[in-house]
Amino acid sequence: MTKPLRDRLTEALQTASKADRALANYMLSDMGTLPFETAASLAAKVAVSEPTVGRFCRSIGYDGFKDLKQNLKNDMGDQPWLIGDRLRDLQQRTKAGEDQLTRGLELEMAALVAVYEAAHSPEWHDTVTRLATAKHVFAAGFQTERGMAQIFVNQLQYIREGVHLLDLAAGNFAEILAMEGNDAALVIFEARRYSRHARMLAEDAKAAGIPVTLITDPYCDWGHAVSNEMFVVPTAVNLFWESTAQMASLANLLVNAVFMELGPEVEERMNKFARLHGRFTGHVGDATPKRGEGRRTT
Amino acid sequence: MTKPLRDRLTEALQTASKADRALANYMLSDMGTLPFETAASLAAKVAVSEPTVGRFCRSIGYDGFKDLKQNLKNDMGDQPWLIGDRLRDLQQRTKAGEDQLTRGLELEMAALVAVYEAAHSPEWHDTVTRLATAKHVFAAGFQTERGMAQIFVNQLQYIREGVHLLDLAAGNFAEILAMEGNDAALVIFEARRYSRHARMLAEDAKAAGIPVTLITDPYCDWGHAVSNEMFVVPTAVNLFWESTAQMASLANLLVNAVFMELGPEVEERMNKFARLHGRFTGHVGDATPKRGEGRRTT
DNA sequence: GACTATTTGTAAGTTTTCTTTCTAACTGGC
DNA sequence: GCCAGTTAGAAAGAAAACTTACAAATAGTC
Repeated sequence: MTKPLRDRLTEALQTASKADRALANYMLSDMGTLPFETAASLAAKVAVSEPTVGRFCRSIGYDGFKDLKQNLKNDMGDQPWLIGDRLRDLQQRTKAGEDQLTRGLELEMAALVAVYEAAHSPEWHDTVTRLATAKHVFAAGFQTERGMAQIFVNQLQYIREGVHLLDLAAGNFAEILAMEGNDAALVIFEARRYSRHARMLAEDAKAAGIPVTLITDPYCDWGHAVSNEMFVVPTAVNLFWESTAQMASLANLLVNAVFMELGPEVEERMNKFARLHGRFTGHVGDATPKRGEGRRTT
Repeated sequence: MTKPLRDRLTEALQTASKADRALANYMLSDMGTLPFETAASLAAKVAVSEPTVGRFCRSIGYDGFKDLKQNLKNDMGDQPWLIGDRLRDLQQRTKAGEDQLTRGLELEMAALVAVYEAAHSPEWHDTVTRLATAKHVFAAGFQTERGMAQIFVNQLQYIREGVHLLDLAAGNFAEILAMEGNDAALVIFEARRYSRHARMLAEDAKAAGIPVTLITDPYCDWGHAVSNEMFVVPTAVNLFWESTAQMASLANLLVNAVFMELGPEVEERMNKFARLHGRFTGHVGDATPKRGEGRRTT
C-alpha cells in the first residue's frame, strides 16, 4: 500500500480503458460503500463483468478486489501533511522489502485517530470534570499496563494533588476501597489478558460508589458493566502481540484536558514540583555537582 | 430490522451469554472496521467459533453476518467511518476553530512516523541485538518517564530474563554500576527537563563499559556524548506540555524486534509467565472466586 | 452431585465470491 | 476489409464465507 487508493484511481481515469475508467469513476464517487460491495455487486452496478473488476484491481496494484478492500481499511487518503516525504520514504522501503512493520504504522495511526475521537465524546467531558474536581484520584494498571497507570499518575500529580497509583503491594486495595467518603475517581488501564484484579477492583469500586473510568482494548467484554465510562483504544498492530502504546497518548490527552479545566493556577503547583525535583534530584544543567566533583563524596 | 445495530448490541450486552457479549462488545468498540470483517475474521479476533458469529447475528434479528453488514450500511448514515474520512472530520473541527486538539494529532502522527523511521536505522539493529543477547538489561526513566521504563521492562521481561528496572530507591545505582563484568545493556528514557540522574547514570555506565541506549526528546543536547545509540522521539504536540506518549510506541517496537531476534522459543517463556500470573493473580474468566464468594473471606 | 437446558465448538456441507481459461468483440493500421 | 493487439465476457474451476447437524462442554436446577 504505497499510494492511497484515491490517487491510484484518479491516475487510472487518465490512462485506462473504457470499462476500467467506469470502474475507477464509480469507486471514486462512492468510496464509502465500497467495503460493502463484492466484485459481483460492483460489476453489476457498473455494468461490466466480474473478471473485469478483478483485473482492474490488479492493474492498479492490488491483489484483487478483496485486497483492495483490505487496504482501504487503513487508507488515510491524501492528507497532505501525512504524505510528507518521510512517510513516503518509509513506504518505499516497505515496497522494496520484507517489512511488515510499516503496515503496523498504519494501524497505529488509526488507533491514534480513535484516541482523538474519544477525546471528543461526551463521556470524555464527564471524566475530565470528575478528574479535575474529585478529592482523590486513583489509577491502576496491572501487568504490562502498570506503567501506563504510572505515567498517568506522574503527570496528573504535576497539576493537582490527591493523585495515587494503586498497587497490590499491601495485598488489598484498602487505600481506595476502605476510604472515608467516596469523593474519588478511579482510572483503570487494562488490556487482555485481563488481570483478575482489574475487574475485581472495578466491581468493588463501583459498589462503593466510586466512579470508574476504564481504558481498555476492544476485547474487554466485562467493562461496560463495571465502569461509568469506557474508552477503547485499538491495539491490533500487526506485531507479535498487541500494542497498548496509544493508551499513553490517551492518558496524555486526559491530563491535558484536566489542565485546561483547572486553569492556569496550576502552573504555580507545577513550578513548585519542578523546584522540589531540583532540590532533591537536580536537573541537567543545574549548578553544583558535576562529574568528578561533589556527588562522589556523600 | 427497525432498530439500529448499536442499540441491539447494547441490549445484547445486558442479556446475552458470554460469547455473545464478547461479540457485541467488540462490534461496539470497533464498529468502523466491521464492514471489513468476515464472520471468520471476527470469530478469530473475539476467540469464538465461526458459527457462533452467525448465530449471534441471527439472535439479534439479522439473517446472518452478511445481512448485518448490509444493514450497517444504512445504520451508519452520514457519520464518517472510513479512517481517512474520520481523520478529515477531525481536522474539520480544527478549522472550525473550536478545537486546537487536532493539530496535536498531526504532530503526534509525525512523531509516530519518526519512531518507525528510527526502527529502520542501523543503530536500531545494534540496539536490538544487544538487548537480545546481553546477560542483563537495565532500564531507567525519571519523573514522568519512569512509567515508560516500567512499560518497557514489563514487556521485555515477558520474552527474556535478566531485565531490571532501575530506580533510586536505594540511593545509588549499584545494581548496575557495581555489577560484576559488564555484559549488560542500559536503556534510558528521558525528556526535559532532564533529571540530573539520567545523565549521571549514562555517564557512569559508559565509563563502566556498559553500552547505553538513550531515548529522548529532540532537545537533549548531552545525549550523544554519553550514549551508544540515541533515538529521538518528537514530543511537541501543541498541548500545555510536551507529550512523550510515542516513546511507548518505540518501546513496543523495540520489544517486538527483540522478540523477532530471539525467535519463537520465547513463546514457552511467555506461556510460563501467563501461567504464573494465572496462579498468583488469575485472569478474568479463570475459574474460582466470583463476586460474593470466597475472595471476601481471607 | 446427578440431570436438564443452554451454550459453544467441530466437522461436514452449501452457497457465494473470486479467479482462471478460453473465446468473442472491438481497436487501429495497412 | 483483413490482421495483429488489446479489451471484455462466459463458463468452469478454486477458494472463501457462511450454514447445518451434531457432539461436547458449561451452567443452572433440584
